[in-house]
Amino acid sequence: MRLSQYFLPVLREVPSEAEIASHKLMLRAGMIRQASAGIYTWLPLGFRVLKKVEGIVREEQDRSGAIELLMPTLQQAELWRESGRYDAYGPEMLRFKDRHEREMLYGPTNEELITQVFRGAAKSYRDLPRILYHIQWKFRDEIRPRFGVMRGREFLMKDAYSFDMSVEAARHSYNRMFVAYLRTFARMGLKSIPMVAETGPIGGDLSHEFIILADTGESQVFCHADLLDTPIPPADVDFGSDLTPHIAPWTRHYAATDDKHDEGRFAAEVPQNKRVSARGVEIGHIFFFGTKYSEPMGCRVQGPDGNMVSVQSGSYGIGVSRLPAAIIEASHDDAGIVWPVPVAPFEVGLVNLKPGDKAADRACEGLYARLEGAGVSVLLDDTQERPGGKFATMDLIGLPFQLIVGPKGLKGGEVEIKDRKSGARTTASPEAAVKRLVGEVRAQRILA
RNA sequence: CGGGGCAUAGCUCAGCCUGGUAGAGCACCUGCUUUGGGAGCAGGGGGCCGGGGGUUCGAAUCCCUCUGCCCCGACCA
Repeated sequence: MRLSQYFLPVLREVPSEAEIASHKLMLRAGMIRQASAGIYTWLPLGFRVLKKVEGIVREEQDRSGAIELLMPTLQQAELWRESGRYDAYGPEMLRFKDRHEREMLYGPTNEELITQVFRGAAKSYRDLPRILYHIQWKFRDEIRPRFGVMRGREFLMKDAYSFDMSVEAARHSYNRMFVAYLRTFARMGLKSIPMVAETGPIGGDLSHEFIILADTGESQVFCHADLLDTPIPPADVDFGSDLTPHIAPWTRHYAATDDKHDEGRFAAEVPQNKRVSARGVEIGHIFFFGTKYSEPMGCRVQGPDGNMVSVQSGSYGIGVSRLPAAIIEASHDDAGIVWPVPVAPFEVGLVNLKPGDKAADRACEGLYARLEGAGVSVLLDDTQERPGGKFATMDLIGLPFQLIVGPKGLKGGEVEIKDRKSGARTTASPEAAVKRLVGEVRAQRILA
């Protein structure tokens, strides 16, 4: 992509509406614009990141054996009356009527809808187990949206729903999502920690919130420091096998959010020098709820013994549109964003310091073609802005690598590579630079 | 929903108290100069001062009202 033909409205100053780093940076880097309170337009640069994040979520869901479908954003009230949630859900559910005066709602979640779909299609124990998921926009009319897309009213969410014959089988489905989540977040460069969460009326230990540590997190969290360096399950993990060996290392140490925190246990189970007390952002939540919806909504299948049984279910959410902000919270500096390669909107920022200069133009066109040819995504700054401004913009939008080309360097047959994260700058011949960048980008695309 | 605040150019803000007909910096356009970490000079474009009503000879400014947005709290993927 050529910057001269792109749509990247960067801001030099911080809009007064923004409070936290990720919100400020997303506005400044031309990733988002607010449409109304808690509702955002994703500008081209932000949209590319959102797509990357969504892609990783999808890959790991698929890898775990979950099956993608797509449910609508609009639902009818009637369905929610079946589960009893239409009246139970508060004013954060957006309700309205269509032209026929039918009561409708913009879905805040999809348990009812998926249960309706599943009960109409699954009749036998042979149709189980299944995990179905979709990635769709949701709306929750939060009293007070804030922090940009971190806590918007409209948000993109991956939600999966599992269907099993027994609680034991459901536990395995739960574990599949547990492992998928660990991999998903690690691939984005995030250190997520599963923390014990409220299980509601079901009880047991089948609910975890996946938290990343960030100073601007909305809740206080407590955990064992070793969890931060626990190994991620490998890409070739067999999801059909017993997954507890992959999960045990993550559940053996203390980890809880403030509402579940037990100071006494924390002190007893975690050595003083291993106690982590920090702010955290919730990026995922997995939850087993048994027959909460299948029972009232009549989602039953016939077992091998001929008896009808209500299916055992769980739901598993990931706040997709919140993740770009969460990643920025975890990865930025004073100059701007520092994208991990797997979610970077472009992998290389190619800076032509002097467009119009024949040598610089020719060199940039060649480098651009060769990098793109090697499958590396490039944003070529071919604008007339001055060098200082170009550097500042590149640092702000946070592309992992900058390839800087100017007449001076070219006289000596050199271009410069800057690593955005370390700030390290090295020179190389154009040929060597391409080779190194292609190698680095490919190596860093896979973080887990 | 309670409490507080804000609304003037694309962004950050001044002007309002004490009414007199629109400002600055950055951004943008033109020219010259400049060109390796947000340059300089000169010229220029852009705002029914959030909407409506009122007071007044006259309202960005005073009064009433509506709307939107932000912050603190309770709530929250």
